[in-house]
Amino acid sequence: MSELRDVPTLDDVARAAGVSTATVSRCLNSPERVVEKTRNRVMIAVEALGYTPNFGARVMAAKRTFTIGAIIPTMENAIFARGLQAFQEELHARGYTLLVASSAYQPKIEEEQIRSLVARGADGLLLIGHDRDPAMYEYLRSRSIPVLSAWVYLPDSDQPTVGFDNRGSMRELAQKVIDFGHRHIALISGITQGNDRAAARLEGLRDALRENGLDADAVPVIETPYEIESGAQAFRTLMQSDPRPSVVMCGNDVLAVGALRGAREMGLSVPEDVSITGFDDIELARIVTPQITTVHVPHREMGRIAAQTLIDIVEKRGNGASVELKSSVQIRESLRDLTA
Amino acid sequence: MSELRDVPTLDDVARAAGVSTATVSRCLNSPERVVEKTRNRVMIAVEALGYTPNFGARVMAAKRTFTIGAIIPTMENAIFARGLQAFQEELHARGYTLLVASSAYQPKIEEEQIRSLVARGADGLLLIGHDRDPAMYEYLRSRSIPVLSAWVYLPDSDQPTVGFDNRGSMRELAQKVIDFGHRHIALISGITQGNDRAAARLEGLRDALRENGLDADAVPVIETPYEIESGAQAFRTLMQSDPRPSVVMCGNDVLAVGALRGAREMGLSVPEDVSITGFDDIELARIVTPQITTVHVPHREMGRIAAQTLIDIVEKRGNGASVELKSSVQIRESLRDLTA
DNA sequence: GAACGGAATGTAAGCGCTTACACTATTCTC
DNA sequence: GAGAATAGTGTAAGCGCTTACATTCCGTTC
Repeated sequence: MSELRDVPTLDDVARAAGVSTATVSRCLNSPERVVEKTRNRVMIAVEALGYTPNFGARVMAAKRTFTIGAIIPTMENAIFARGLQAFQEELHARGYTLLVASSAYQPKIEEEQIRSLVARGADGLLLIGHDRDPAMYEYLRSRSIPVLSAWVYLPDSDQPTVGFDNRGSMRELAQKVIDFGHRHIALISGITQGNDRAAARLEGLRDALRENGLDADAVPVIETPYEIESGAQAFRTLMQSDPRPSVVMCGNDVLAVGALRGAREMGLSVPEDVSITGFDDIELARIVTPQITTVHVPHREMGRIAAQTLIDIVEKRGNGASVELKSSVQIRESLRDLTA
Repeated sequence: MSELRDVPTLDDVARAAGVSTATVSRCLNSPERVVEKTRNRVMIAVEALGYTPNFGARVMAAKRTFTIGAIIPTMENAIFARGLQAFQEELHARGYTLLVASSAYQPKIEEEQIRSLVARGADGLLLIGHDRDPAMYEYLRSRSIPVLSAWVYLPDSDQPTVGFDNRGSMRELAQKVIDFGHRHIALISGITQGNDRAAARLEGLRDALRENGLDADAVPVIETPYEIESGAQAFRTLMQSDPRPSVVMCGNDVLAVGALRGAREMGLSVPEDVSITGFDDIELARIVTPQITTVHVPHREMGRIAAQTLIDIVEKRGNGASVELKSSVQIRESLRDLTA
């Protein structure tokens, strides 16, 4: 067992190497500015002492952290996992570190987390969706911290976004559903309050209905948290509707899996008795039986591009233009073609 | 659009409130030491200026960050998600912030992440498993940073652990499998190199075999990354074994789901043609058809207790004793009882 | 009402680093 | 080979906060 030595500082290294602290600092941050002989001597001292720069001190002196913060609504399910993983990989490749926090879909907590990440000196922030208190954007602007909204694409926003057209994608999926002969459609939506993605998907469905001369207001909709169990429960309720829906569309795959479970519990088979659709195309969608018809979202690509775009802005290289990614409808077993 | 004001500092607040910086600092950190009238004045100034303490500066001055770092092998699947979520909730309740990093199951990256979290001033660290370079533990000890290893229970370790008996749990599950009449057992294991949980589970299977007079070395074992696709592939390979296994046990549920997919692709039905077992009891295990027989791990409890234990150590309140949680075998549809 | 003591607040010294600027050694120019 | 340009290194001033210690204030006590 070792004694408790003091944590070595830049000063210690400088003394050990017989140079000034400035030189040590330069060796670490811009090695090309130090002649090789000196640099070697310093590096040996760094090794020998097991020196690691104190992050707080470095931040204070340099005003840069090479840290990007991300706040996601939840870590519990896989919706954001893949995109975030890609985000972090790209960040890492570019020499940045990721700080993750989760907000449990609660704006208050999200604000807290934003402040905390800002206080920690995040050079930039990744947020999910774009619908939040303008005061928050104002706060970030006043501190000149770039923000990128992902999982949405809003070309008209003054903030950059990297994502896809939630509304259009859902419209497209609903069109397919209608093409397949379904007329009694029900929707299990996520909570739309404070969640622009959920709200846009709901609107997308309405768009499609209207375009096909169907009554958009007659559609039974239940809003419920993104959890399997609540999806199952909503499904049971919706199946009581009159007329009974021939398809239950869901705001995301987690809800769809819940609906699937609900169906099984009610002794209904999918898609023979009722069709189910999801959204996101997370791994889950292809794991369950039947496989779920859904909208594929290029999560990894979104994460990667979000990282690139954000870093470009942070380093004042990019123009911060929004990027639109293409989603695509994935027809799978859970949707029955009634016209066939 | 706002001009770019300077970010307010403690000094600004002090000036605005007509007090010294020390008083402002006290208002923020130990309000009871400031008389109410003064405190109110200060708080109003804080609000008015939208002041947020600079984290780096605070760390440097106070040597405490109220930050706990956690490094998990992966964020991509749900293995750690639930436990981590509970960990973070408990941390938050106790006034700590969580910093998460992921290592992609690579020791080198994990070391990098550890150093980065230490440099960021983490007051304590949560690591998964206990099998790592002793130099790393030495490094942390020299900086007196408490570490807690979770997902394992090692009463003899000099470091605290919070987890369960991976080996014993697998032994227990294997015993059930044997009790059900299975004699031709195969295993899809995670990569055991540098992963003590995976290694312990493998040993647990061997224990059970030996205890039942079966040849532990004859068991076909494939080690593969924790991914669905690699599970499916390993399954296909294992089913070529002679004699053909009546059950394929898997190192975790992700692999089991992969095996299930492999079976489906081969046109085999589970459990009629072959049984499959998993480990962890993540949500996935009950979502797929058939539901997977697995070992239930109390993830949320583990996360919560890990947080409590770690904070107790950080605050020098606890003795840092290891905590063992009970896992339990969950018999579900994917395991066939051959004796029935 | 002087002397005392405890509570409230102020003063100022760092915490470990980066970097502008100053300085010295080296190389180049003619 | 003198002078200028350049490269390499050192000096020291902060960055924004906490906290030990000093000071002031105010209510008690005798």
